[in-house]
Amino acid sequence: MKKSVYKELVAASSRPMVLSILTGGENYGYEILKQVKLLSGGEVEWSDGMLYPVLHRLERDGLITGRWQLTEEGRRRKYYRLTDRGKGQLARDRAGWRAVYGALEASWGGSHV
Amino acid sequence: MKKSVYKELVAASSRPMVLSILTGGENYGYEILKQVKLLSGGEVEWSDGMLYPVLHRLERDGLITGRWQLTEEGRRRKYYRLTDRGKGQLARDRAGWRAVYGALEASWGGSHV
DNA sequence: ATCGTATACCTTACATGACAATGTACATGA
DNA sequence: TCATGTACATTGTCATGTAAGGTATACGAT
Repeated sequence: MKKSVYKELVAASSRPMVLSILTGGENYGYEILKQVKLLSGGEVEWSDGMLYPVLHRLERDGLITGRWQLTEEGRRRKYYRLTDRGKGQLARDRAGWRAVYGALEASWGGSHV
Repeated sequence: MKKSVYKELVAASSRPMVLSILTGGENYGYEILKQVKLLSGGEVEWSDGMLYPVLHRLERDGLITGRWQLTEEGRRRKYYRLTDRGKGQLARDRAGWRAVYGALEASWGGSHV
């Protein structure tokens, strides 16, 4: 994990990030880790010890559902997909992020300093 | 506190928001609460029970310094100002926020959906 | 054959931090 | 006198990342 991204920021972004990645279709944990790194241009790297509990929570809360799948090579993967509840939560999370990021930008000088 | 802003988002934004507000000059807790509400167009409201511990932590970590002041009406206020350490932390926090928000925007469709 | 690396999942002990509730105290106006 | 606003503070509870560790398979290199 890059030091620039402190843990509170990880906590705030994990749910919308995972839900948002899953709008692109079914996906599994290890691949989601790589997606996050890719989407951030390498600036954000999550640990797997943080992601798996997130996925379990999201599934427990009915925002995603998972199914086990065996690859041809014999690896087991748990594929997750977004539920309708998850879509609703993502919309609310985005609204929250926009509100807070907007306030932050306003506070640090308005014109994208 | 508006429900749209979940607590992880508050935790992630409190430090940069306070530090950033203090770049505008000395300020005190109760007024900072109002500034946050103002900067967010009323969408973000912090509880005072959350802000005061934040201010204490920032002072403990040397990012801000406080001094007590009595107003003419007899009220006591604790005015805080940013330290050089605080300015450095603010710059790092902004970098982290940009990285994460950029990744989020990329994940939810690229073109500011 | 064995070793390192990548893939792929999972759990636990620990520290941190928001939240809700509660408290103190003074000023002002109804 | 009573409610509201100002202004600061603390406590118990719960959620969550981190660091560290664990299990297991596949594959290429030595």
